[in-house]
Amino acid sequence: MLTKMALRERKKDQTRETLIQAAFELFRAKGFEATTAAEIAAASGVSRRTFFRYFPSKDELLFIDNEPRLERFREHLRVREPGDDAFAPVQRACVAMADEFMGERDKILARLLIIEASPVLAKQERQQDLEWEDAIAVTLLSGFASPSPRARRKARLIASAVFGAIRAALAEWLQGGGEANLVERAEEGLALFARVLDTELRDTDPELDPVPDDASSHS
Amino acid sequence: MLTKMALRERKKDQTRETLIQAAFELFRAKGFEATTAAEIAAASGVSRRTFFRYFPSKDELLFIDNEPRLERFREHLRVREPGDDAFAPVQRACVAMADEFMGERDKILARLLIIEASPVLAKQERQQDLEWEDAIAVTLLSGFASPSPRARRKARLIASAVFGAIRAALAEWLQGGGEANLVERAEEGLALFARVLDTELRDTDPELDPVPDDASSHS
DNA sequence: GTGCCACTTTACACTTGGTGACATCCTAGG
DNA sequence: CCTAGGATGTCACCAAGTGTAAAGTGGCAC
Repeated sequence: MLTKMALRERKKDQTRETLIQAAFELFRAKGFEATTAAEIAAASGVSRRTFFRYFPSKDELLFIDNEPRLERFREHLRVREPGDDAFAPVQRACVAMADEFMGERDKILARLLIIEASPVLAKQERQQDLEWEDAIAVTLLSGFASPSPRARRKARLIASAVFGAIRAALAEWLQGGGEANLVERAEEGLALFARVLDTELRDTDPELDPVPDDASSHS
Repeated sequence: MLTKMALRERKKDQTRETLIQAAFELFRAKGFEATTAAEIAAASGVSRRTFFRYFPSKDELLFIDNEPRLERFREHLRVREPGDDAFAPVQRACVAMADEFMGERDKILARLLIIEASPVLAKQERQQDLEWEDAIAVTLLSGFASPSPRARRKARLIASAVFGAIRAALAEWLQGGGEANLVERAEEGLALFARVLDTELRDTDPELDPVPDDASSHS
């Protein structure tokens, strides 16, 4: 009953999966631009129109995972533990995502290779990056009712730097074919920055020391 | 003779300028996506094909200035003065560009407004940003024959942070309709970071203290 | 099983960005 | 004035999307 009831759903999932598989295979073989939506559809035994009903655009196929992943990142960022400074959740969230990346290594790498090979896609990727960065900035500013422009700038700067570190780690990982330990790389980069943050940005300026009344045993 | 010789050139420049004008006007009035290449061409009294001979794509119209501007930025970055630390050229270059932006305020703002209003274009912009960031990273690493991965990461982190500061300043400037002093904003953000760089990243770790034998009177 | 409803898929036409090929026009220069 | 070569226009074409109406198919009541 329950299994039968989902026949329609299962078929849709199947089609979706077939389309993704076919697309990735074709992208890998011929490149992204050289592969037409019609080809992907044909390879999946479906009409071109149906392809576009499953994915709003050819590009979106590559970035469809990104939304839920970003949401997961945001969840990690929201977790607060006793004794946390402003930066700790950021650090944990990044490491958690690095871990996730390593778990899906092959899929992630295949995706990244296709994206890096196409200028159009690289642009999309940058835009996504910005959203991740924003999530970090928002976290750093959480606890302020209405942060000052200065605090905002500072948060942006930190978020940007953090993401720079992440990007560097990711680039290295990609270059090494995913052999390196991404978590270690990320931790290294973040540690480098955490020290800076601790020494300068936070202590000498209370603007970015949030959650003063929310955390359990702060100071 | 010489003036006549340029007749062709002048005509081309004229057409080019007309196309840009018409395009900006239409983008402002109807938005970027809603404006077709054919409309721009018609409004400029040329054929659609000619439009695409002047600009490789509709997008490119908005970003055509970016290449020379980036090149100018790189030039600024290359300037070294006695007593400079690694960060000084970056600081000068950013301020110089902020100054340039303020000089062309209206053009820049119009462009930014159109870009911000269109998701597709925002992506392009991000990609451009990355190139600027790379330029900064390259500057920070200049003087190393073959920088260590660690130094590379650090340079990337700094470059990313710097650009984060720049982006924050720019966003504020845009939000205020270009009223604020962009140079001051940039200087403020960079100063914030320069202090950090000086205190932590550079002094405690010689990896990012470049040009040891190239500069004139370095220590 | 039959029939009906809702949802999916298809076929087809249309718009737009972008490109190649070729004819036409115009100016630089003799 | 005449002509070679660059600029422009015309036309045909491809691929990404999108709207729409018709055909197909699962879900379900009888």
